Amino acid sequence: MAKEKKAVVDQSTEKRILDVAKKVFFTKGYAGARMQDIADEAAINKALLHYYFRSKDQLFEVIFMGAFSTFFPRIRDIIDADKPFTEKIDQFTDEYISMMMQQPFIPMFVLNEVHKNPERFFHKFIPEGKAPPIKKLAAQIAAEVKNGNIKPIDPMQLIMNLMSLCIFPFVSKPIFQAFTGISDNQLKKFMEERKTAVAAFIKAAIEV
Amino acid sequence: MAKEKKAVVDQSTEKRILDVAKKVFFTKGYAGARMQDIADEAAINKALLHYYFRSKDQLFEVIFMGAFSTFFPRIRDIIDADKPFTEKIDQFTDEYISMMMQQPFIPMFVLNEVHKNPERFFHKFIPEGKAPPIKKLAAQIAAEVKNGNIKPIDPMQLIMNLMSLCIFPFVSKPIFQAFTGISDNQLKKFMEERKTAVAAFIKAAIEV
DNA sequence: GTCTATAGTTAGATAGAC
DNA sequence: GTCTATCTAACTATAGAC
Repeated sequence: MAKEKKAVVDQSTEKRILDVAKKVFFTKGYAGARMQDIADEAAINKALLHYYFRSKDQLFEVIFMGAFSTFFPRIRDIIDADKPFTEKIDQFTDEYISMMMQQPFIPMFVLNEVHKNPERFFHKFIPEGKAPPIKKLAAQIAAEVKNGNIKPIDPMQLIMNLMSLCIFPFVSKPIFQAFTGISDNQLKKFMEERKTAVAAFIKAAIEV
Repeated sequence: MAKEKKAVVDQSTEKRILDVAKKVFFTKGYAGARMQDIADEAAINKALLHYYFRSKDQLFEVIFMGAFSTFFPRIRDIIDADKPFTEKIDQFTDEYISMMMQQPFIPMFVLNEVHKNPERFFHKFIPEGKAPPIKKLAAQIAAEVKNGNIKPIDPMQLIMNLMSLCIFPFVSKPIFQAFTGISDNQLKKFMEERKTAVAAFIKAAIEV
């Protein structure tokens, strides 16, 4: 019960480690990250890192779980909401792109780490029912197609399109900038416009 | 001039190394790949690896260049062709998705390695004019908008949409399968359908 | 909680025999 | 060209003092 002997002014050591670890893992990935780098940037030594998190694996686990939760946050809420699909598109693109603009490293980090180690991901999330209710969303799309609200389309293809249009720009950022030569500021504006541009694009494609 | 003393039946050692290195780098990335793994799978020892390629960096360089060339192959040809944009969409989606179905590891590999080390990429490709002529394509789109062939849209947003819809499914593959539970065979069918589905989706979104 | 010092392992790379 | 043996450096992790 008697905790925090440190001044409250600066972050606790644990919080500082987590912040730095996030930064290092996000930019270098699990395989490229070094405990020494994390210790250095947190202004401590490696021993203390292990004192707090035992191993690189366990520290990574904490960071990955956090990133994953951020990457698939309110999706469930949006999907579960009682709204027509076109309204969900607006909400989804806006919220999702906003989130990634604030944490632009998360998409590549999560996608890449899952890609490199699918088993860990599979066993961890699927059994616990943490997967977003994609089939429920597909059912709603199918229903709206049937009712003539939107053009005939394979629901899964449409969902994949929605995800692709929102997420891919953040994954391809460096190549896009290299090819087009646009600055960070221009890219920010581009992403800002994209919040509504993606929604408009999708709605134009499926409107009857 | 007097080369290949080996039987022609089996691959040359160099070719075998390259094949194995491609596989290892593609699945584990630069940081996660081990020279020992490559040597083992190629049934040689590390010394011979260095005899052929001097260093891990140089071996990686060869693999990366090859992957990158495959990732941005005939884009230039398609863009340069004298066709209306809608026809280019058909050709692009079909050819591009076909290529990635044959080499599904390439998108994540290239995107991730560039993401982790943008400088190397920047300095290598941009000055040499190897970047696809994206601005030329944007100009064509702008012209077709002006002529009333397609709906008003920011050309760069449209190009980003096209790339996103083609590439992202290959980057998100493991998560998509985990969430939906679809099999490899079903996914293959999904991608096959996607060749035309993406083109149809885009054309529906921009048709006047 | 935090440190120094170091153990134990593995990585990339080279020397030198064949 | 191919191997064994080895070097050196870097990595994760732990022991033990304070």
